[in-house]
Amino acid sequence: MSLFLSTTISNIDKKGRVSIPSGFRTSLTQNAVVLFSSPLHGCLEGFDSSFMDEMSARLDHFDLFSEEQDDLAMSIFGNSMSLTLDENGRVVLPKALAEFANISDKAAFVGMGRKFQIWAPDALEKRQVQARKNVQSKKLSIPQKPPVGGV
Amino acid sequence: MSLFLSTTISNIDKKGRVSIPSGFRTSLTQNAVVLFSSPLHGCLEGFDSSFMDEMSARLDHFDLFSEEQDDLAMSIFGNSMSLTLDENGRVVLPKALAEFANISDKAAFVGMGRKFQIWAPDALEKRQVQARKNVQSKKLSIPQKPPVGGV
DNA sequence: TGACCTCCCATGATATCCCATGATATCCCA
DNA sequence: TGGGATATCATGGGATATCATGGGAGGTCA
Repeated sequence: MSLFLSTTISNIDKKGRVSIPSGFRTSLTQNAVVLFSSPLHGCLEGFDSSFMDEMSARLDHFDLFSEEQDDLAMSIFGNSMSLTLDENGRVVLPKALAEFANISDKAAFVGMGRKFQIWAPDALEKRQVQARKNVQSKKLSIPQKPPVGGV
Repeated sequence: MSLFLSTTISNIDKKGRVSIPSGFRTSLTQNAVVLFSSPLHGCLEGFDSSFMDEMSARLDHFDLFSEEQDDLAMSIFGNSMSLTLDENGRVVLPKALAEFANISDKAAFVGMGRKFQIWAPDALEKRQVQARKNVQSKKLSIPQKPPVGGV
């Protein structure tokens, strides 16, 4: 599986369409991308649709009517949308999502490995400064093996 | 199998008909949907009809004459109705179900992966806040491997 | 026979598909 | 390695299909 890498700023036309960076498209399997509003930041999170299938499969291990299953499924799937790319590699960005991320005419795509984020360009700049600061002050590093437990 | 995603609010006309969101229709195999009142909340649960078979299989894990099996089977299968979509993708929402969920003129459809829920719009907003809060406070996450014991 | 319900058609709004264009990047061969 | 040929990309916009919604006609049941 190829990863989402690098940062690209893409314009949004008056029909609300935005080009997915060509480098990202090769990581999208079914010519579709799943977006949802980030629970942590004022940005959007993007995944390949296969990632959602995997998420659903994992959720199946909860009792169908347990509270945990209900809380998680609603938070994750209720806020996400599957968008199909047109033949030029664009998607129409739904208004609700654009507003959430405060995106109007330009959108910044940031590759983050298995996922990517979409930001309003000015908000991204601030976030990048903060992220770098956090990495230095907290001496964050990448663990050698995946931690047990969760996503 | 495609998943139920995102949240849509749909109007109910004076004949009691409601449009199933077009994105949901592609996940419905036989132009029909199964609805029943939720055992957890004041909302309706919606499934593709093929999923009901699986639900039945899961219930078989309970002792056939246990109280739990009896309670669940009655509340699920006893209250569920299979509705056929008309050629415009609508169903007539049975009065009993609409009343149970306190739905009058508008219905909010929430995708939850393999199932979806239908809420009165104002009730859904409260529920979404609660769900998000639960996910954070209980530190819920999706297990990487199936936990022991779940149905 | 009246109330209700299901099937069917109409309509406006919107989203999707499809083609065109110029700019940029990549390729290929001398 | 230079420079022209070719492919890919981002962007625009018109034609077309799809969607949500309304309402009529005929059938059905009490």
